[in-house]
Amino acid sequence: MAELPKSYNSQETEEKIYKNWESNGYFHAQVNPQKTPYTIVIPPPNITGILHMGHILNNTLQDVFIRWKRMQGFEACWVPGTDHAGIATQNVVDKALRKEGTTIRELGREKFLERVWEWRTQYGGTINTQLRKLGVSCDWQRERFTMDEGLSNAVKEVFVRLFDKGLIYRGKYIVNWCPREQTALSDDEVNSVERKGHLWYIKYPIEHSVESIIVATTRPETMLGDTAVAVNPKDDRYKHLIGKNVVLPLANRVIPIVADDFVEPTFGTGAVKVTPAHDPNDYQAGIRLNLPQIIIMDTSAKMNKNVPLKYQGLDRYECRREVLRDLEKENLLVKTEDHVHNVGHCYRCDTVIEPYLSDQWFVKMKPLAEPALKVVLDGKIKFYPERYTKIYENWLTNIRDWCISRQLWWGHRVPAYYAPDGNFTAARSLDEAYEKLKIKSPNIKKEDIRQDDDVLDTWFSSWLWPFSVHGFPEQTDDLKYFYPTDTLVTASDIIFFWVARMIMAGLEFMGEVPFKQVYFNSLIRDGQGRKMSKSLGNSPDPIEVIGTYGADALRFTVMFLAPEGQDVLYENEKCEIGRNFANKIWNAGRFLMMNRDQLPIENDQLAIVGSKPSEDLTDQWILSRFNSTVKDVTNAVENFQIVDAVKTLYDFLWKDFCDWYVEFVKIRFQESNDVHLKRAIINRALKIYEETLKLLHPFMPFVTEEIYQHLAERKTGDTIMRASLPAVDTTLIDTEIETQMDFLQNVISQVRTIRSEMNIPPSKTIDFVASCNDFDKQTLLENNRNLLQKLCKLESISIGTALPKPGYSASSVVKGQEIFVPLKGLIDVDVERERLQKEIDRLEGQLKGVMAKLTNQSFVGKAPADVIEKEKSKQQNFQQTIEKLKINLEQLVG
RNA sequence: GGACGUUUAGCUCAGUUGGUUCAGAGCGUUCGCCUCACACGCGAAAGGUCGUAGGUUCAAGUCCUACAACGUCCACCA
Repeated sequence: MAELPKSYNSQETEEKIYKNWESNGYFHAQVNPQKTPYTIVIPPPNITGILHMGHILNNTLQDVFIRWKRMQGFEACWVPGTDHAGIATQNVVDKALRKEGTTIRELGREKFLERVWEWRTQYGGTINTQLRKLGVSCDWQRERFTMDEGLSNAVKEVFVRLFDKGLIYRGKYIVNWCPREQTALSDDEVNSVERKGHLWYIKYPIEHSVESIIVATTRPETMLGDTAVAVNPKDDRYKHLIGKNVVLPLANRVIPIVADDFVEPTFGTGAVKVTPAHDPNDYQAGIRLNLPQIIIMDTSAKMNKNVPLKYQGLDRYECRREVLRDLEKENLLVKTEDHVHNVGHCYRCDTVIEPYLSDQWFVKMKPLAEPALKVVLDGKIKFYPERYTKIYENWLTNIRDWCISRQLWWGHRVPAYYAPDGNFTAARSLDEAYEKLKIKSPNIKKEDIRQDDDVLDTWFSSWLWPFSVHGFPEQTDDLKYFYPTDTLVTASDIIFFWVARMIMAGLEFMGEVPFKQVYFNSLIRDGQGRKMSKSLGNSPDPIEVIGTYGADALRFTVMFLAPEGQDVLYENEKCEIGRNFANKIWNAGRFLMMNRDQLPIENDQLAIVGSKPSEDLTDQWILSRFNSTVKDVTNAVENFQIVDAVKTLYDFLWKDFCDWYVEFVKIRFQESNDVHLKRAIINRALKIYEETLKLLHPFMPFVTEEIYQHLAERKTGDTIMRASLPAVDTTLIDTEIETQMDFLQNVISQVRTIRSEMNIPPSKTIDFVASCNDFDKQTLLENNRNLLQKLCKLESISIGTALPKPGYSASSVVKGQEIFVPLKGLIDVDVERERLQKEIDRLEGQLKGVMAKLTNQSFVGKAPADVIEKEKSKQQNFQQTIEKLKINLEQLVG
């Protein structure tokens, strides 16, 4: 086989490999009664979205789980798709239209929707093309879109069901209104920004009295819509005024003074003007106190006919100036204070949000929330990290009704129908609406029925995602087989908007939880911990990163950096971790294959290994380490501890396998003249290597596949992504072997340290003396002279019991065994003295701690016997080692 | 204001039920090496009173309490 290039080239391999996987249908899952399904539904990215770093970790993790389960023999199904993203998409197209000199309204609903669909066809798939570059093994044949026909049917179906059940109602509500976009916004579409404003103190005269009451407000123009003044019932200053009326200045209306707990006596004057139609708090108070609601602005935030004539038609801010001027004239403006407060802004156009009273559709959430809370508290759905359970509980127990209507055109049109007489109903179709409305309005004509103009909140389709993608409301085979799904991987910021609602919908419409585990992945921030944002320009383009470092490198790096439940501080350069690792793996394989391929061709290839267990210590050791690794990685993945899994693999491959085992193999291979032995050595190494690649594959799919294909002649369809994960053989995990190896490695490291500290040139060979007091350790050294000799560059080796210390030698004590490196003429006595003294000091410190315990009567009296024993043996070891080091220090020169 | 989280080496983080040489890793830094897989590499070193103050315990990085700093979410005082 041809020799591999010197370093792994991700660009040359990734696309080729992905195409092969996808075109052969390896990602496709189907109903298979022989297998257990494992399902993930992707958090559908917006069609307006382009791939950003946030998607990377999220989708990498899903891919890890899917590939892992697939290699475990599950029917692994990962359903991809996109979200129609109401406002975002409408805005994008709106912008395009404006460039062309037209507007949404000019175009009209139908034409506009055509345009959006066109746009979607052209650009809506961008993100999925990009996702493929990450190597995700989504079942692209199952790709769904929240507005496609099936999902739209699901939306209608649940709307009607909820309506018929009385869980959807129409009502007035204060919504976040953007006067520029002309639509309601959900709370998450509002950015709260701290702004410097003013607090104005306004005098309201009491009716039939010379007294007055002063209120403080940040929005004086809304006084024109006041319908009460509220004070705290416990506030002695105002108790006598409760029940009286004030004459509202400028508007000259008489409004009552009322009492309510929501008033904070310490803020402002302790008296609040109440504007139920233009403030969410006042709205709530207004409901409690049964106050009228006066809407004083139109949808563009211009004052309407409910205010005195002189203010009508003014913009809210113009009106504010006028109102203040007029109040001043009438001597009713008592004072003005600077005041910093939070103001809601539209996340699209940054216009200040106007709380606006309007007709909206709502879902009653309480009946849905209760079962949804129960399944999480009962552990039927588990959250990782677990602490999100509390956050979830908190939200669900204080849940408020869900405003589901949006004044947009792009989205699922509200399937509600109105009769001319005002009756309305919800229906899956006009015909159904007609049948339903006929009952209440017998004289109705079908053509007079009007469908609601609004569309539904985008989340109203997303919350059905786990089952709508599989054909709901039809009871399809897919739905029966793949639902409930297994693991949901998402960011924690949509726990309420999406996760909680999916749980509710799953229970309500399927009678079954939508998934069993929710894994909340970390948020990606920049190197300074700031959020990634376009305006900061700190959001790297993942496609560029993949081009530079490779998809595996990016995947590995974000997993490697992502602490559980914490944010990831990411910068592009960190991808070197992943790239270097991929390259390391590549070269280990390259080296092993090079050695194998120089041997005469035989048919046994990999078969020979496994037939007979190796008696070689290094083989036994690496098998032990390998099986530990399989065990640990498996545990970590099953418990969603991905960083641990990734680090375990990294350490095993780099340290155990490359730094030590491959070095051992080199030596053994070079020493041997027996072709069969050589083949056995190299094939054993390759076998472990190949199995490790499989274990690593879910994390780094491309490089592992590429090497796998080079490792042997593969038949069509023999691909690593369809291989089985290595099974752990715990009988091969051998602590005795590992202890022996640990000793050997320590000895080698000590000699290397001496070389380094004494500035021995790497090319120079040195002598080595080991004076042992432990027969097993002595034998161990004897048996591995070859390794010592090569790895420490030794000229001569003498191993024995109680050997004398050669003059002018550097020394060290490893597990009670003394090692000497005679360095006459080379030794720097001062350096060696310092080195030994430092070690003595360190050990004496440790000894002191041990002695303190052992002389402490309460420790000896109360600690368990085995702990005391351990301390005693530590004491002995420390003392003996210190003693040896001290002697060596004294005899340094002699 | 409420809830949650974090605080360990210059940086980013591990440290599972308190007790194995427990004070660790990677990056960065320093020193030496292009050693026939890999300089995207190899070998070695320096570097920390584990946020602060108490407490529990024979024993605390680990458990409890308070405080501080930072972060996130929720609710937001008009």
